[in-house]
Amino acid sequence: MVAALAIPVPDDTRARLIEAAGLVFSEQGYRAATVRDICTRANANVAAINYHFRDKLGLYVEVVRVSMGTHGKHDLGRMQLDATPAAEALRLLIAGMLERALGRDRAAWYLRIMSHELTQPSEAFPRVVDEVISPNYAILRGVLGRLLGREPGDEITRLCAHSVIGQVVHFAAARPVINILWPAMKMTPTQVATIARHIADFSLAGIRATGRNIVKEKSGKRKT
Amino acid sequence: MVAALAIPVPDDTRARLIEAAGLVFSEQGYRAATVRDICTRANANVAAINYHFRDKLGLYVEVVRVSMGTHGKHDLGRMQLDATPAAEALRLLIAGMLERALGRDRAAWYLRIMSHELTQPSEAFPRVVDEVISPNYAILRGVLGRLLGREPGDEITRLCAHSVIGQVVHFAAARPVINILWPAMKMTPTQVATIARHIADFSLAGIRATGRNIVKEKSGKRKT
DNA sequence: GACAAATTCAAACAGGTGTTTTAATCTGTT
DNA sequence: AACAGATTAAAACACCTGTTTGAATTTGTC
Repeated sequence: MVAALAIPVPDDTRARLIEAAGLVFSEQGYRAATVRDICTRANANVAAINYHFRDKLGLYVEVVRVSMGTHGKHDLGRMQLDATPAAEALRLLIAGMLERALGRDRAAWYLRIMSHELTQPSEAFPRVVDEVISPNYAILRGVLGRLLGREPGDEITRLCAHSVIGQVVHFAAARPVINILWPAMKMTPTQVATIARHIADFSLAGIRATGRNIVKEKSGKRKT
Repeated sequence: MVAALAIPVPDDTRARLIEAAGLVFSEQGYRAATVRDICTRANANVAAINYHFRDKLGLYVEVVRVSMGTHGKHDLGRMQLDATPAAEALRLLIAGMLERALGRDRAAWYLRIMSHELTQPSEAFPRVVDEVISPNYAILRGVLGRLLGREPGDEITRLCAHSVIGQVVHFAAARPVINILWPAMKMTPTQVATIARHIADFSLAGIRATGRNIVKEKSGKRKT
């Protein structure tokens, strides 16, 4: 048991840098993260970033690339969602996103990095949107479209998509304030599962009601 | 018409600094904002911040104080929500928060600053939570508790509260990415009203369904 | 107008940032 | 063992950050 451990402590500098950078970037965002902090955690010299990734931005886009899996394949695409009923597919999507976002491994990086890009776009923003956010947004709209009996590009579908995303991102990104407002919520695995089920139940009801209201609108006026 | 204009261009430096700082802080957050940027926009010298507010943090807490109204009174408290039906109260809350968050005046500052504090807590974080976030969270839980027939501190009530907050914050804070993913959404006043109505409809259905499911849980098991 | 206080200004300060340089060290090959 | 290339290391660089200094200017008051 002298050889290298599986993942936690890679022995080559480049891998250690990506590992440390993923942690720091996902915690603090691109701008707030410092190369010195990353290098200290990676047990590497500051110049190593320049040598292996040209500059801080190069390291960042590499982390983003790695965090969404090999060769840009986004994990959510792997589930064969079209084969499962739309409601169940939505549950899987929500649970998957939330577990990933609240976990501690590489899979947790990309959703946290995304949530930082939402409020603090970095120089890599267009690329992150194109390669990560946009395809997942399309998948979610596809499932919601099936639930609503509407096109993925429809206004109602998009509104519901953002309602779902907003909930997931909020529980994933607002942990500091949730810890204060709601001390009992420790984000244990069972609590995360509870949250995922809540978001799914809450959203499914909202989606069905939204669909019904729209239909009703065509015949009679809604009140208020 | 030579005298001072009402609000946009206050003639004393202190007021101009607060005005510019509110804009910059709400756009970029506490950390990313720079005092030189603020002073340039305010047509003031950098030393003015030290003179009028001790330091950057002093200016920030002053902006937070001003943005939540005179003497720490939060605007949402002014509505007499207890007198109106819970569902209508929720609609008012959501529409109020969203319009404030997406507007351009002082009222827009505090929700945007809040959303930055959620992901990037500043040194003023505990104070912002205590004086701004916590009371509004309590008001929202009160309304939701009435809707659910549950205590404001109940787990279900809290989950629903975060579902509502998540949606509002997302639409308010994620504008850059929404602009790319959904170019047709220009956040015009009518579109903002549409969003507010959607969040309210979506959430009310989710809340009612959540309440029903919980009641059902007491007799029979829910599936999955 | 003269004085004192309040306010503004340009300049510099100390510290942190990403980046680059240059030499030292390691690694694999002959 | 000796060499060439890859990798690491310490130090310095240029820039930006928040903050402070001390003099200049404005403002209010007698």
